Amino acid sequence: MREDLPGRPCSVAAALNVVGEKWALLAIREIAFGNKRFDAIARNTGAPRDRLAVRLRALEAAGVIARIQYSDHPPRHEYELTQAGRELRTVLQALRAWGDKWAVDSPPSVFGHSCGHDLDPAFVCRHCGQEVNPDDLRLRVLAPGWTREGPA
Amino acid sequence: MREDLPGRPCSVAAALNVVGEKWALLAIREIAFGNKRFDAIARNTGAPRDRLAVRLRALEAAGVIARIQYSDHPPRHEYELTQAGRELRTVLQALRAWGDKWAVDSPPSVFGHSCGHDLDPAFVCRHCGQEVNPDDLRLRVLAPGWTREGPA
DNA sequence: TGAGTGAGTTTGATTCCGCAACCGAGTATG
DNA sequence: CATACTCGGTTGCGGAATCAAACTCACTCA
Repeated sequence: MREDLPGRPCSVAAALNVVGEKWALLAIREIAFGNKRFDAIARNTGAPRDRLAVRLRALEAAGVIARIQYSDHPPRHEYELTQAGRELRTVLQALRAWGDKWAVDSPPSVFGHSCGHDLDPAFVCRHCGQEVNPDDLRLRVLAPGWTREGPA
Repeated sequence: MREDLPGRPCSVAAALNVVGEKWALLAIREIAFGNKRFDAIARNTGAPRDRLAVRLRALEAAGVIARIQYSDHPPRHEYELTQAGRELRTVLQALRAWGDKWAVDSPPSVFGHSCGHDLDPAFVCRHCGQEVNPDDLRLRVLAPGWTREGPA
């Protein structure tokens, strides 16, 4: 969790350091869908099996997924999300919302929310309850290395 | 916008196809911070200059950023976010929120919201106004290729 | 004249990725 | 019993992407 990143000290960079490699987020998507087994994840993501094996181990080491044995003889595992992994689903929703709008002709899927409607996700501030326009945000720096022009 | 992806038809995959390559989201972060020039982006992200040059061109081609000439002789450009790029800021916020909690010892920065408090971001459903728990979502498929077990 | 800046490009080494084939333990089929 | 098939990977290999550092080119400033 503490290798020094090249650019600014930034949680976005730190997060991408964990889930920014190829196939990582798609593997997490599949596990979130309930496809816990290696073959299903490989099929549904399209990831090559060797890369997927490496990625799943890295995600396990990062504490985002857990590898659970469901059979000895032969040893077989399935994967599930840890708490950290479950919380990545909001990142997936944000990406999906953006992709639905900008990266795809029409949404290939939709999520029904327990309120009865289809999910129309919005980003709000918990304090005021208002929807957040990123223009309304003012950066406040807590760590060194965060000038507008950049470190050095 | 329409190369067929290997796995499921999925907006997450489509979005990652645009901004999933290395340095893409960090470059967008910098431009969102107002650092529009190549050198500042390179310094603040830590990206190698050659990769950054390639990535910026790809993001421009994808319509996420625009390249604007601010001098001829020598031709000099700066970058700004398009509407699609500005809307990626919610993805950055989701990643930052996750990274603050799970990928970093303590948040290196914080955003002040116009309501006066620090931003405490949440996803809500626009229909019911309730905060979204991803467990409350039920997938509904609009395109083929979306079985639970996967295509094929 | 000489140093510096800005936006890249070039070079050469390293790492990552993708594909296809293979493997070993067990299960199902004929 | 023999064969095929499943599952969860591993291995070998070629090509692509990435990296750090140096270099270029067209200016500008002292």
